[in-house]
Amino acid sequence: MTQGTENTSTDRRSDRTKAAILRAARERFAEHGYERTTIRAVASDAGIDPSMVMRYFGNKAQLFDATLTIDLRLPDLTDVAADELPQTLVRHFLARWEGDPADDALLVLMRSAVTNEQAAARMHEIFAAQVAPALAAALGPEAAARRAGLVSAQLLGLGLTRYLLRLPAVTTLTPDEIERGLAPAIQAVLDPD
Amino acid sequence: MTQGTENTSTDRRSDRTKAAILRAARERFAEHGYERTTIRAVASDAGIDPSMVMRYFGNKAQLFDATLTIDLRLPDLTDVAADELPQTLVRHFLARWEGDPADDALLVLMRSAVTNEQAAARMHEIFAAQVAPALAAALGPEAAARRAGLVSAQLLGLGLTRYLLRLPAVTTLTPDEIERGLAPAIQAVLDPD
DNA sequence: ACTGTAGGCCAACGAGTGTTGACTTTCCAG
DNA sequence: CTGGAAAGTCAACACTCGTTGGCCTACAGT
Repeated sequence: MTQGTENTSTDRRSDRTKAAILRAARERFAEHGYERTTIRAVASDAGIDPSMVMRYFGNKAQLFDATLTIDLRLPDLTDVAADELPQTLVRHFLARWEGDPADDALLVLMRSAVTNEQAAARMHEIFAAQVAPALAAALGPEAAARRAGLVSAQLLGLGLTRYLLRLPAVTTLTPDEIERGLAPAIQAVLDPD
Repeated sequence: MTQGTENTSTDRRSDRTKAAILRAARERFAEHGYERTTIRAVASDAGIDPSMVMRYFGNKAQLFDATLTIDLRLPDLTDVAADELPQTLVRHFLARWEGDPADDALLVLMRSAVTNEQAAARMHEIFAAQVAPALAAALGPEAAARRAGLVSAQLLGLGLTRYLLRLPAVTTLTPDEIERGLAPAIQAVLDPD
């Protein structure tokens, strides 16, 4: 399959179409979820034949898997003051989503994870590898373990209602209003009662 | 089609299989969402032929629609003290979900609404017809309009992470811990800052 | 100029889907 | 006892899907 010579800048041709397939797949999976996304549609978007998708990614599940490489880009929370932590979190996710929700990988994942085991498992991984440690840096490990779940529930709840379900009561709020409304709530979850 | 005589207690036979189909459909839609639920599987669960499903419900979309009749059974919040409101809400939804999440209609709807426009629209209706008025009774109309969205985001976030995504950080919490953790957060959203 | 190989296309397969119409069985009213 | 409607079965249609294998084309190395 891969020839012995490992060049950093050759294999030009295939790399470009491979990237085109990935880009198209991300968009489709984001908009319609796993089941309603067809290999034929992805190939058509990328301007190539469906069989090329199989050649480069094996099958649909592996293509989906290749799509799910997600970096939340959470800032280092070690030096963030306790009372600024909630607002930092809300602002971070809002900034991430307000840009172009349609192809944000985290929303892609949420959309598919509610019906697809593979996607749900990936969600668990991302949570354990990124969210939990980031909070542990700010709160200490044992407090983080107890609070991280509900914090995630609140942030994902915002993503769900505003960007996936698009509930009018949430979409009509401005980012500022959301930040002012949700930050105290997250503060309440973080505070020891 | 419907004969002139309108009996309240006859037409026995068909009513029972119609109910069996609905029950089976709810379970399937709840567990796998709209796309992955097949008419054949529903019919098999109900112990009848797939064509009967078509006879009684027309097509798959209409069967799905018939499944989505949801009553949140929210209590009357008019006489609930302001500081007991959050705990009342959290307790209500936890009680509803802890029983048998697998066939709770609201979770069915959430699971499908992230990829299905029809389901998302129904979610909007339910929200406008049930959640918003219930909160208006407790907070007054203009405060409710501003807060209802974020309250819904928090409650649906709980449902999403605990029952659909099953994030370990959330599923390992006891109902009591969730109530103690989340009620203050919802209080914070409701309070005018 | 020749050839091997990687990149790409085309046509088809097998399985599963929603849906339909004709046929059979059940059962109650006359 | 006997029609006839209601309830249910059966087999098939038309379609889409993921996936496969054979074929064509461009092009770099010799």
